[in-house]
Amino acid sequence: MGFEEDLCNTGLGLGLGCEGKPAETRPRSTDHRRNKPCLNFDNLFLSSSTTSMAITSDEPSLTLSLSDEKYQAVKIDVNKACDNSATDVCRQTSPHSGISSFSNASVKKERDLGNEELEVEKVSSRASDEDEEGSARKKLRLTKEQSALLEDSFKEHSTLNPKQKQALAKQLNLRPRQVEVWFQNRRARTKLKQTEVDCEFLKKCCETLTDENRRLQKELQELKALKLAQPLYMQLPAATLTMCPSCERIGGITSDGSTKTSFAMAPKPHFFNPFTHPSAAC
DNA sequence: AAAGTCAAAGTGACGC
DNA sequence: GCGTCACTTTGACTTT
Repeated sequence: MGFEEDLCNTGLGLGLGCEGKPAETRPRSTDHRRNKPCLNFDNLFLSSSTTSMAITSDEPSLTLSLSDEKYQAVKIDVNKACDNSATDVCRQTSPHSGISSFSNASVKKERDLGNEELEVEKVSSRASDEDEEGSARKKLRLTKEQSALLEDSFKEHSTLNPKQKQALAKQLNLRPRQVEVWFQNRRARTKLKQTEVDCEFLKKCCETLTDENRRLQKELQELKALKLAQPLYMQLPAATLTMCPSCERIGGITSDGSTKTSFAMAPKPHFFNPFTHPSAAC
């Protein structure tokens, strides 16, 4: 049984929201733009307090609610200038100021060996070389150092302003477009990863709610069975019952609006109308 | 060698 | 027009 089937069969509804993201980090919702669902569990809470069961209805109901708090994304300071530490890394790892490369057979060896000197020596072609453009599409494989520096930069800000892009490209000896593409793909990977995490979380929520639903169904059945075994006056909702203090009879209003009463301890219920009963207290 | 995975890069749509 | 996005293609590399 699939996840969606589970969801349907439990009679549970899970609500997903994607509104509330701050404009600073997400100027526009592309998910909305593309009419795609957006998972957002930042405000999702599951607790016993969010579940409820109405025993007067035929089916128990469960509610998985979202908090009112707005989505709180990590603010990214895109205007922050490229840091010096990144420059240092670049200096350390790129003495020849040209460490970018188009992938070739040597790259794997370089990675396996972990020999940076060798890497620098072997990597001859430059990503910024104009002669590479126009030819058949060749795939650039970033070096470990380039990737590390890009990662560091990404940790600081997941988007770059043109100045930062330019500076980073210069540090890495890449074209700004390559830096841009790297950040673009990196953001996509981050989002994908988060979606996977969200999906797992949602599955766990579903499992929890399925268990809860099962438990409540069982409880409802037990209550129904108990209800059938009770005297009539006990079947009435407690709020509608009144007891006559003088004659110790219990009266109530049934669901159809009629009134009934009986002796509280009587083996056989004796009905009376509490509104027309001779006792004034009734 | 084929299949699978990863990541760089291309493309088109969209909002500002 | 530019920047960003989702989606896609494609080449490099790894696993089976």
